[in-house]
Amino acid sequence: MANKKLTLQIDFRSGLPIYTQIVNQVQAQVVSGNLQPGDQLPTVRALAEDLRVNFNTVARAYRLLDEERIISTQQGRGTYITEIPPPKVSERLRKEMLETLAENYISEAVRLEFSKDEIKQMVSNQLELLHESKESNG
Amino acid sequence: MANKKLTLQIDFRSGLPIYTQIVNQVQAQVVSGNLQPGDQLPTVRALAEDLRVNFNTVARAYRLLDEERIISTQQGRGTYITEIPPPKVSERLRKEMLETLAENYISEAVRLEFSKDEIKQMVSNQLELLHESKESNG
DNA sequence: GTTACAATGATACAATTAGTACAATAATAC
DNA sequence: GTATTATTGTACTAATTGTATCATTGTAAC
Repeated sequence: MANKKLTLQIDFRSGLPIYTQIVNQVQAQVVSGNLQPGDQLPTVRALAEDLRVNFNTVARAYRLLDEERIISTQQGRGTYITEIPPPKVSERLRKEMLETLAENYISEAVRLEFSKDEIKQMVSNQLELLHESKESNG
Repeated sequence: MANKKLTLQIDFRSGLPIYTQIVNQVQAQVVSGNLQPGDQLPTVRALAEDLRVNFNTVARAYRLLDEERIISTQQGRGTYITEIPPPKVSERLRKEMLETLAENYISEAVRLEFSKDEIKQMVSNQLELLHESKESNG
């Protein structure tokens, strides 16, 4: 089931901003497993109407959750819980995963007869196109 | 055989628009040789029904592929892989494929919270492990 | 009271997908 | 050979979704 009701309880008198309450409760439901990867969240307008708030407030909450990689918002499509936020795998396993990913990338690229330089260059280029991603890991 | 099944895998929750996924996958199958010049693609309506999307979404993908001269859409007749893709076309296709491959590698690596440097470094490392690959190409 | 800031709301916009009508070609009937 | 019908892609528009920008409101500091 990729679409569920998502009942949130907003307390307008709690002092906490509405968007914070939305963020917190979505986070909580992801942690609890009530919301699972792939699940679609209500549209900003639908949830806004449901909560009797402006849809921009929901949009703000969604933007924050998106920045945390908890959800993926897609203009014109909808909003979804992201696939499995990186669990705490061992450092060794993480490295192995990256290794495998790189191998796959390279083998495909080599099959297309790209040179080593081109293969490296394209990764650099595409990395530059990212906004401000984590320069540090951990 | 000028007509084959063309199985595409659409992920409705990936950040990529459906039409982009169609474009990428058709490109990939042309590059891999799975789709060959003269092969007929499914009609926009047939593929749409197959993928459970609106046929205009498929039409949009076909239009983009047509603009790239990868396929030839002919009103009232059907859609075909272009005969003898001109060198320029296949060259750009190759480049786009590499781009897509790099994007995929990077997005996965970022999800694992690797830094830009680590992502680049791993590619360099793995490339060094290759024997002698083509340092030059056209 | 004024100012500064954060939270929320209003409005306009952009991206994606869907709906409807149409035009070109092919297949069929006569 | 021509008319009719079916099939195929095209064009235009609408609907749905998130985004961006600015205005309004409320609260706190001065």
